[in-house]
Amino acid sequence: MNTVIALMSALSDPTRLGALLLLADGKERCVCKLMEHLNATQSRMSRHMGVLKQAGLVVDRRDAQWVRYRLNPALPPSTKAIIKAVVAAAAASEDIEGKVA
Amino acid sequence: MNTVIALMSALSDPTRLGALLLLADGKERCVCKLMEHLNATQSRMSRHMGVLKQAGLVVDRRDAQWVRYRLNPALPPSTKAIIKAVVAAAAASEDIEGKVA
DNA sequence: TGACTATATGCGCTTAAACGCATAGGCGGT
DNA sequence: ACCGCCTATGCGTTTAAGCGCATATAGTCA
Repeated sequence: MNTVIALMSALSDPTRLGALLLLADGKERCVCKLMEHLNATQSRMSRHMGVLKQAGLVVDRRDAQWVRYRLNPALPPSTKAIIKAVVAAAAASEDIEGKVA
Repeated sequence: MNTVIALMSALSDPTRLGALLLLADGKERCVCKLMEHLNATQSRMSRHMGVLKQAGLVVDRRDAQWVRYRLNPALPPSTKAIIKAVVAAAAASEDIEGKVA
């Protein structure tokens, strides 16, 4: 349960959920790209990605001056299932359209 | 997305998630029963159920001196899907066993 | 080396959540 | 009417989250 709580907490922030939606396609994105799309300041974005990383949801990779984040490919099936459902629900919600586009 | 955020927030508390797991079978339970199972004080349990109700996840019904809560039967499919995944993941997690049993 | 870009982090502030305690209110039984 | 059980809620306190600002760190290129 602790794991689930941690997961729910990680996803209960608009910036973090937005980042997850962006990364849901499996591709990687640098912090600056995420900032742009999510309309976040640098420190805010960095910290939120740190939270997602800490929660094990994403992994990062240094690439020259950039740090590229992507969904953790090694997530347990139960976590994947939750994320899939959440992404589907959020994507269907109109609020996110402007930010994803 | 706001809806999803609200849902994630509602589920990111051990007492609330525990209550949801208990109610996942569709049956109703009074606050005192929930208190027992989840090891919560009265005011804490009542307030948490209030949060779940506010989030639209549960509905309540007065029955004599008791207030019986049950899962909201009218949840949108996307929300149901999330809950189902969450319940499955949490039930599989060993931490909850002692509390559910 | 120095300038520039990208990212992380220390610090202080503000706000919201959660809690316990006490109390109010609804309901049934005597 | 009174008492006892169940639930909700006002209040004050504590704790944690999120933020911006400034600064540190890492890498690139000239």
